[in-house]
Amino acid sequence: MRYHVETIVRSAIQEAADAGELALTTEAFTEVLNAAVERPRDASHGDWATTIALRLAKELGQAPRAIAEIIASHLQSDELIAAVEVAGPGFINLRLSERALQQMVRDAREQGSNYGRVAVGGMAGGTVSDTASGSLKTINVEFISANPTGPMHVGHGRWAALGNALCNVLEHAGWQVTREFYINDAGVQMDLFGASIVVRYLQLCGLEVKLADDHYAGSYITALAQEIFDAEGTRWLEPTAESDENWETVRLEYFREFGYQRMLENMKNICASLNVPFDVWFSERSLYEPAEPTGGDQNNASGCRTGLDPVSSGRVVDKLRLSSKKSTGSQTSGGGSPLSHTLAVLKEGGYLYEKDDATWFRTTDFGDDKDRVLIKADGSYTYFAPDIAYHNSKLERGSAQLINIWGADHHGYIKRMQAACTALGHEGQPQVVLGQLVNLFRGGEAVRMSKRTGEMVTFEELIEEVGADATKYLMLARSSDQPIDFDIEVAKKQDSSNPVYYVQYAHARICSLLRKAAEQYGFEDGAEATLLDTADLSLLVHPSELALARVLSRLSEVVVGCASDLAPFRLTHYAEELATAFHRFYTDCQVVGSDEEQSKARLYLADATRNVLAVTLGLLGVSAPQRM
RNA sequence: GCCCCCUUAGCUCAGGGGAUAGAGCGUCUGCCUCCGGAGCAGAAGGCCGCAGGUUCGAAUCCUGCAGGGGGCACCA
Repeated sequence: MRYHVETIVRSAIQEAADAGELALTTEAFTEVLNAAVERPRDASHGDWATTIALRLAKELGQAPRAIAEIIASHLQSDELIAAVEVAGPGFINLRLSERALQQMVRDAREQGSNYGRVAVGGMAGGTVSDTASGSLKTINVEFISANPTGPMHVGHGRWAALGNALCNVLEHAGWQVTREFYINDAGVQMDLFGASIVVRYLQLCGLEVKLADDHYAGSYITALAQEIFDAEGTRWLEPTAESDENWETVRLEYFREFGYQRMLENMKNICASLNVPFDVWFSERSLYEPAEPTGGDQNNASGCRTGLDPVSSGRVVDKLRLSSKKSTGSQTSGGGSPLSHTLAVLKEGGYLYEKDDATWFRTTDFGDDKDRVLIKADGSYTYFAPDIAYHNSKLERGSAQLINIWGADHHGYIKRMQAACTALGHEGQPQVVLGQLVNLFRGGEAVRMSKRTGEMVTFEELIEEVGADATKYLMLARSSDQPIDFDIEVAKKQDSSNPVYYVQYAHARICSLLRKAAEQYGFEDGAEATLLDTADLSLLVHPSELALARVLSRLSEVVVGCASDLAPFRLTHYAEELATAFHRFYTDCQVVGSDEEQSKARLYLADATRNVLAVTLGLLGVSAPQRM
């Protein structure tokens, strides 16, 4: 519709120019080509407005209002446009005809779950060129990526809600999206995690041992130790006759892998229960392992994590760390792994150098503040090295565009990651959505969160107390670069102070209305849809009906806006506007019980609204209940 | 010291260069013999942090300053 209106405006200007009423210079003509219509902030100004007359005024040396009048005089002849007005200093306001609005209601119902879908890939972040080549439409969104050394915290919950909604929106805007979770299962934190469980286990066995400062102190660690203790008793307390001299390492690996699997399962379960699906769970460890010789696309969903034998894979990592430690000068280890491959590419490009026994990446070539270490003096990798290989993997798997959702505390990491991607030939990747933190409150009091002592409210506890829909919605309802003060007591309230219920209520109310109508008119199964198909939408002329139709028609614009700005939170505003428009309509217009034709038309409008609410809530990842 | 984000109604926040700056909550006033009152209508409430600049036009873009938050590892 926007495009249609813009076309009308442009051709009106062309007509005026042809008639000699406007003397378009070349520059002015460029303005005209870019002439856009926008939504007036004040709805009483019409459905669309253009400021082209204001923009042309200087170039043409005429008063903007006069120009507007000339253009407007050529704007009368379209059946979708009901009125053209020149207002203020030179705005041209366009009002859609009732017929145009009624047609939008029809689209909103007939297109079902595809309503608002945009065929061409909307421009994500505005950095993807508009050249609509098919290869540009694949996009990889990595989010959450919590360490498997502890439960998901509430910040991860925000990324879960945000990432999922963003993916949904991008898909609706025409992108082919890969949803990806990066599992940091290969760093030293994994050993610390394992060692922490060992300590707790030994304590359960009655030994007087203490956690080290860099150990994990959360109560979940004790729970994991307890689980092992319950299942295996004191078996891991001391070496047995069969144990070799490495038995402590074996124990560490066993405990580490046990905890790892539990934590991963936990995260997968939470995501599944929240309806936050992932296409790929990508294991950092796979970056150290020889690449699959079968050139087949490394589908990590099956190949990387699942079915992996914990202990043996842990050993692979340890071996690699060892071999890398011994290697002198050469930074390649575990030949043929994605990591060594990536490092080789960087080395070939001349981006690496040795200093103080470490291997450095000259990220300053690409605007970073300082160069970064990839391989430490002790031979082990920094976190950065495998992360580069990981991003390379995402690119090599065919994503033209990468989006990472990171916590605000990672912002210093963006430049070096982008430097790495540039060195690998993908300038401008990844795009990073930095999410600000979530502060928990309970009745106005800050909830103390200490990672050190492990005192924290996990995301799982939060959704259990508040509910998944309310939690997700409230996490989404704020721009991602705005910190959230999340008050548990406020979020729990199931009343009008909670926007999620306001929106869901509108949906449930419509469902109730449709049930009522079915009862009233004695619809058989499916007959309702058929009956509504014959509704005469030209009966929809009440201001509240038309206002609702206008809101329905805006979904695709909102989708495009959310996708291009990577800001799905705008959908929550739209959802609330839509609910408001419906409630207003419902109050003003009797739906069931009025004249039968009138009733049908209004039921049609209600059903169209129900559909758009369901689509919108679906994009947000929030349920659309039939009753509440 | 350097980098990123923020500063708009009592509170929480929308406002991607345009018209009289908006919404929710809270406060006050109305609206159910009738489809779900988890609703609707109305009122009160603002030097858009401060100061310059760009522009026909700035809450919006640029610069500086102040205040708040986060970050600046051979950690992950």
